[in-house]
Amino acid sequence: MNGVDGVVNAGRRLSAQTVCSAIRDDIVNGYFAPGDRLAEEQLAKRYGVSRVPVREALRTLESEGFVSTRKHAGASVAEPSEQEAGDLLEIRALLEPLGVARAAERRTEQHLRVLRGLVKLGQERSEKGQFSDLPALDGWFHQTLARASGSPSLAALLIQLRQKISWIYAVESPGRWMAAWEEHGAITDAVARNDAERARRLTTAHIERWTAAHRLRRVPRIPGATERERV
Amino acid sequence: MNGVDGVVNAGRRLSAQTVCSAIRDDIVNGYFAPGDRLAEEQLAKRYGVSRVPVREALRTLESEGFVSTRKHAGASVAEPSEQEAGDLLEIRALLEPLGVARAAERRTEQHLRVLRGLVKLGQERSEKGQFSDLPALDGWFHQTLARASGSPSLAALLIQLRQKISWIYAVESPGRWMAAWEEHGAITDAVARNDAERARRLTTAHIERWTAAHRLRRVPRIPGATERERV
DNA sequence: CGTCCTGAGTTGGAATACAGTTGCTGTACG
DNA sequence: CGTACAGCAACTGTATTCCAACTCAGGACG
Repeated sequence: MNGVDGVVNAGRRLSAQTVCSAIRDDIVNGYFAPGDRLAEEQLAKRYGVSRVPVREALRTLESEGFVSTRKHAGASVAEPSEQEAGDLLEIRALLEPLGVARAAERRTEQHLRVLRGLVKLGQERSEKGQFSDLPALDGWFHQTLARASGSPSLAALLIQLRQKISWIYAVESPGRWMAAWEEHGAITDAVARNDAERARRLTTAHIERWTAAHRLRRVPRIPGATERERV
Repeated sequence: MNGVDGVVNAGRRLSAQTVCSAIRDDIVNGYFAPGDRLAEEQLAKRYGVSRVPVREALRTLESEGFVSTRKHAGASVAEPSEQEAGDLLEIRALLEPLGVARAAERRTEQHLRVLRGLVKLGQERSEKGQFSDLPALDGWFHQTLARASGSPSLAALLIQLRQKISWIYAVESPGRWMAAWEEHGAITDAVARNDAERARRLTTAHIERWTAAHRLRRVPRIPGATERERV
């Protein structure tokens, strides 16, 4: 988190929504560390907009749980406790199977095509050991699956959960990727056959094994510990 | 949804957060009907603030799912489909037991005191047939329970879910209230004894029976039907 | 009857101004 | 040397004004 500009206006005018995604990405990717202060003016400069869209973006991010604010003290990147991080995994373990079951009942042919394409890509890449693209592919797969559930609110929840989890946790064993894409294939097949129950069971198992390969990215800060300096 | 002012500045300056809650309440209580247009200027007048805080409030409400917006076409009250409404009930049925289980493990004595007080009040009121206060008491009870879970994000999710459900659904039988407060008492006892498993089971049963007494407040609009006039 | 165009009205954003808070800093005092 | 407090700078929260971009409804036109 150095000084001033970085991503500034890459041509067209950036909207509040764009700024929101940009800040979120900068948080998830670690450019802004948990606890970092997010001054409005500073963000405005960084993204080349005025304070208005920045403030709107911060409100959204606050309600999503990525930043926390105190009156007149501004916004800062949230610092999820270890407890809370664990709960996120449990919430996902409950909701993802529901979402997939709904997707099995409501998916369109279009969703199916995208899912199959992603599975094919993912299996290829994981067989060839090209691990770098896999996190993104995994994200798209589950995102598509979530949207296929037909409930905007459920989909939004799942996507948000997943983002937060990938922010807090790192995936351990690259060896899991191949198994994961096998499972993705099986889930897609069940969804294609409208077999909600099978899809649900497969997803529960998938998430369970997947979760075991997660590890916290950082040690949560102990309230009394020495605060390290930030610029 | 009549003309202009209504709730205007009741004394002190209203902040964006206050405006947000005010609009949400006006939506949940039916002052703004699903599909109603929410013009910024109009809202600004109604709550006695400028457009800036109104816009921030609308962003928050959008991310919460109470309003939907389209670029340059403004915000309007969301119109959840019947499908989505059903999914909300299912999501709650999954998350509420988890929240209560966590509450059983993490609740403080203070939480416990509040819960016991609310149970006592609720049981009194429901025995005497004073049904008018019961919805609010029920809301507080579950809200306190959610906060006792120790996870801000889980608590926020539960509270938001509950609000949305009470917006979309009406509770049918007033006869359920007495049974409900019996169940609330049992849940509180389990939470007090740190018995997470029992608390979870009791909550699952509670939610299940409770859900059966729900009914949609309005018939979701059929996309092709004749649009009724507004304003 | 359908299509295109136009204009009023609203939103999205910028720039500016200002009051109220926060939180740091430096200083006086124990 | 440590602490408490006053003062100050920085920032937030809101208001206000202005403008471009866009939507939408209604009328002109083919």
